[in-house]
Amino acid sequence: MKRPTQVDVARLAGVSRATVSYVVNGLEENLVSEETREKVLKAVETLGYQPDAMAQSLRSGQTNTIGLLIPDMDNPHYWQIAKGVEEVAQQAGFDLLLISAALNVDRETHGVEVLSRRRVDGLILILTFGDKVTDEINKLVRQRKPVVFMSGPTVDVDYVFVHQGEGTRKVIEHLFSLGHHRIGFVYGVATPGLGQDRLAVFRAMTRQIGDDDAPVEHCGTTISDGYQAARKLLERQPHPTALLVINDLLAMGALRAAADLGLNVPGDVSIASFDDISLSVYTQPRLTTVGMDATHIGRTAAQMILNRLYNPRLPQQTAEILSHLFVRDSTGPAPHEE
Amino acid sequence: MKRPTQVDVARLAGVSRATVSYVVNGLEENLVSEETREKVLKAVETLGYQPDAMAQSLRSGQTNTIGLLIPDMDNPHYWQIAKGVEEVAQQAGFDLLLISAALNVDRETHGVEVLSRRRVDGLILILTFGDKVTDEINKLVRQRKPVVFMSGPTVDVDYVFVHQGEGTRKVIEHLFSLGHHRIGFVYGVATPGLGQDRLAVFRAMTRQIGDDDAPVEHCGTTISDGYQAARKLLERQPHPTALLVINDLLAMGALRAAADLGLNVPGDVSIASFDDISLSVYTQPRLTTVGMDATHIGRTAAQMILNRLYNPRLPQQTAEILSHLFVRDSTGPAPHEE
DNA sequence: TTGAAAGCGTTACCAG
DNA sequence: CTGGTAACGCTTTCAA
Repeated sequence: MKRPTQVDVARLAGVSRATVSYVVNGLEENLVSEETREKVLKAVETLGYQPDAMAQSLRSGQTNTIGLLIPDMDNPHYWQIAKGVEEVAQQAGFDLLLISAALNVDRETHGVEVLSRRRVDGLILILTFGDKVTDEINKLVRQRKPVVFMSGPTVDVDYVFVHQGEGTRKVIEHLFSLGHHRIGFVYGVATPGLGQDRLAVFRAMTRQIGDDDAPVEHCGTTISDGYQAARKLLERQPHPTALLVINDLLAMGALRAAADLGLNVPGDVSIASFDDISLSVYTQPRLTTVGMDATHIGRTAAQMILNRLYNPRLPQQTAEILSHLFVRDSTGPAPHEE
Repeated sequence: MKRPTQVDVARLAGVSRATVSYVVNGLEENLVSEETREKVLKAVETLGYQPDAMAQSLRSGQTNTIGLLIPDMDNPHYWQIAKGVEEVAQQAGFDLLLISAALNVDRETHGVEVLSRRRVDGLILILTFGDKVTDEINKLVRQRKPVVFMSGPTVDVDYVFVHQGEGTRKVIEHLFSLGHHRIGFVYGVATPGLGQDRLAVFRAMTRQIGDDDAPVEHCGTTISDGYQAARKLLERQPHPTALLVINDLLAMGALRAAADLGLNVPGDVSIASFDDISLSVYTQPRLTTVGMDATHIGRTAAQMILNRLYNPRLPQQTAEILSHLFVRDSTGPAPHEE
């Protein structure tokens, strides 16, 4: 059974297609007689007619869709962002087209392209390999498509920027103040350069206290990568007294690694990380982490899209999301050296 | 700057729109001369032309989109399913339209309606308030739209069914065998009836061992709800020696509640739950849980959609996902009564 | 080998 | 107040 179209409704109601359109869209400001309206509505009802969004989009040039590209579906941090986007979008009557880059350059490029071809009304891009897709982005910008970038402004679009350098400073200072002078960094990023800001601060600050060669363990982005990397760091002799982990997800792995090695957290080793995913309050021990409300990031980004949609001539919008240091139970005084 | 259309390309290349279409879609099986092809391709290049997916969809009746409705974006379990769906869909060239019902009847109904109006090629529905939307679903079915239901077959569609009763039996038996005779149930569901299968088994089995009034704490679906509920249960005198929790997410809260009350897990109280989200290996202690590979569920569902898309006359497809009991460290022998 | 034209389901303009 | 009609951008037959 094919789905009913406007024509079917018009025929059944004995009116023209235009009239159906008027009624369905509620533009009956004295345009359609009450009687006709009734007839049409009944026809709609009996046929179970629903306007075809595709056709509407083609006609109007609007898809009522916001495209969201995230790097990876395994990291709760991105879902939380997605959640924020979905919330705001849905409220405004937009749907969410979600694409995961699966931590892969080609998929990322392809994702942006797809979003563009599909004429989504706005794009929110969390790019991992940003530089590879600037061409595509520029095209979008030239078409005045609302785009929100979730990172530095390499190009002239709106963006939400999460200041990580500042947070890194705060958490490292926190560790210093607890007496930690041998800190290791679990640096699990999809692509080198992604966490550069944090790495740079880490390098600079550890060097400042005379630790010229603070160990940085590069690894992938899964929990298990975090586990492995932390384990490697903690098996050193002497092991670092504190671990800084690139994100909470990987910190879960690190926590596990410490436990498996018989190390007490924070007695033997302190662990701190980034993101403040909601779970971080529920780990054992609770994670000390530098984070921001990720859902809020998503909401902000979505709101920017909406703003620009409603008012295309808006000057560049930017938001800096502040991160806070949440001191919880996974960090404590450095153990005394024997 | 408006985006270029087929007409622009045709004009620039000095050919007709049809020819452009042929070239772009690679249907040049001796249809277009090499020379023309070159010209068109160059024009496409200089203009940065991309076919409009909307228009293509309208013409072809295919949107290359799979709609996924999940109950809630806060629960990792659904994300893992979404991940599986996205994987398979993307591989087959389909995109994912994601809608969250946000644990709300109206949003759920509205979600199904949206998916239908948008003419997604297939729908995967994880319904919480199933019965409210059967009308809409039936409409879809009559249009021969591939639909996969993630729960019982209330209606004649394909479905993936996760057998929870069996798993519940297994985990409770596991607890019995450890000597637990006072088990509490943290029953956090969005709508009563959702976890009925598990609850029924729980009731039946506890009754069988003479515990006619095993405590069931109803609560919401957030970690914090799990925390509260577990806490309530554990503050009873005497407290249950084991807690069964409706899912891993809430179990994180339960773990935390135990810790906050100074109860050792599994020394003082055992905790077991459902889902086996990937994090459950990284909690402290590791969670004993009854679960299935959630990503696999998603993949299965997506595959069903694809099957039916390729072969619409397929008989009803069903898959039963088996759940396994993963015995880890959060369950242990019941403490001796003093 | 290429071009003209119909049609997908809407909406919106302009007559009637 | 209502109905015809022209787009929207594309694919696909049918002719040339």
